[in-house]
Amino acid sequence: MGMDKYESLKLQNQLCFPLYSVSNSIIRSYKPLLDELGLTYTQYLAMMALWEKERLNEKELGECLFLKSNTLAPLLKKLRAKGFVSIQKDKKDARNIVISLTEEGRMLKDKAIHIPSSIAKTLNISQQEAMKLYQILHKILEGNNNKN
Amino acid sequence: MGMDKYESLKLQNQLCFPLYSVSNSIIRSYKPLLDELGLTYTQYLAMMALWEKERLNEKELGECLFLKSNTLAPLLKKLRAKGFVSIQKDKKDARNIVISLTEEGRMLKDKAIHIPSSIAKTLNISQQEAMKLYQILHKILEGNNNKN
DNA sequence: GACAAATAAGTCGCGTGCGATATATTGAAG
DNA sequence: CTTCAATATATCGCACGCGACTTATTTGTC
Repeated sequence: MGMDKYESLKLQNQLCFPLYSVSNSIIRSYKPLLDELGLTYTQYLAMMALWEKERLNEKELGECLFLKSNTLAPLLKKLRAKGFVSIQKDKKDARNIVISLTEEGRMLKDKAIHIPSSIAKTLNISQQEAMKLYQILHKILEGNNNKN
Repeated sequence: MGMDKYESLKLQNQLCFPLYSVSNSIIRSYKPLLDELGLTYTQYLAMMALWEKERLNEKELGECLFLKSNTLAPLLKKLRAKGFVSIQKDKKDARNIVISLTEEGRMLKDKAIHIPSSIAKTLNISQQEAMKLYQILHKILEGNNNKN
């Protein structure tokens, strides 16, 4: 039973594959909820960072979201086009930009407030499993961030 | 301590966000390994399915990978262009295509055999945690597939 | 047999992710 | 004061994912 040398290459023995599938699947289930706010999932993450901090530069936002300029720059342009953030040069250091919430962006927070519980319901796992999952994922994240 | 009504919208209270970040991060660490084989991560998943089954149609592959035609069709074209798979119409039912490994595609399996253990090392979690993670992810996947 | 419904695969457009590279600005060393 | 390395942001090109739609083929019904 399963003693061939290719065992480790079978789909059902992969760990990253279900991770990738679950991630895709959950982002898919966010979509109808986020459509009502006019946000994509990644834009929603950026807004969550701003709802907490109000003002960030791109590097700080990237550290929050584990994303870099090549993803964030176009994304921020779209958030600005939608009127949710404003972007200015930092006067202290003109290499930086200051990303801040507009009034409209700030108000979006109230329209989003029901989303986390809606998503939680679709997950079909116990509170304990959710906690354990959270722990393991953060352990992996910490391990990987040292390398980059 | 955290009694405001927006608590659930904080980044550090999200479960999907670390899932998404870890998935991105692991796929990133696959890249140098897969570059040597000339595959992307999703192409690697498709090859794993074929290394197990040898012959599949697009629908069956989609069920293995939780992906649909709009993702698979262009991906299969690329695998064919690289010479790893061949694609023919099914004579029994011309709506289907038959995806099968070429000799080159079959040989790629031996070049891939070291990849799973290389990735496992980068994860920095115990065998027990990996098992638990695997279980929880599959539980979520099963819950979500009923809906679609 | 004709024809509508179902099914499989393909196409289109958009928004990521990301490696590689370019540009602009600042800091540091001589 | 200059020049060169470091830093922050932006751009480019490619490959996904995926909702929406189209095309080709088969099946079921009369």
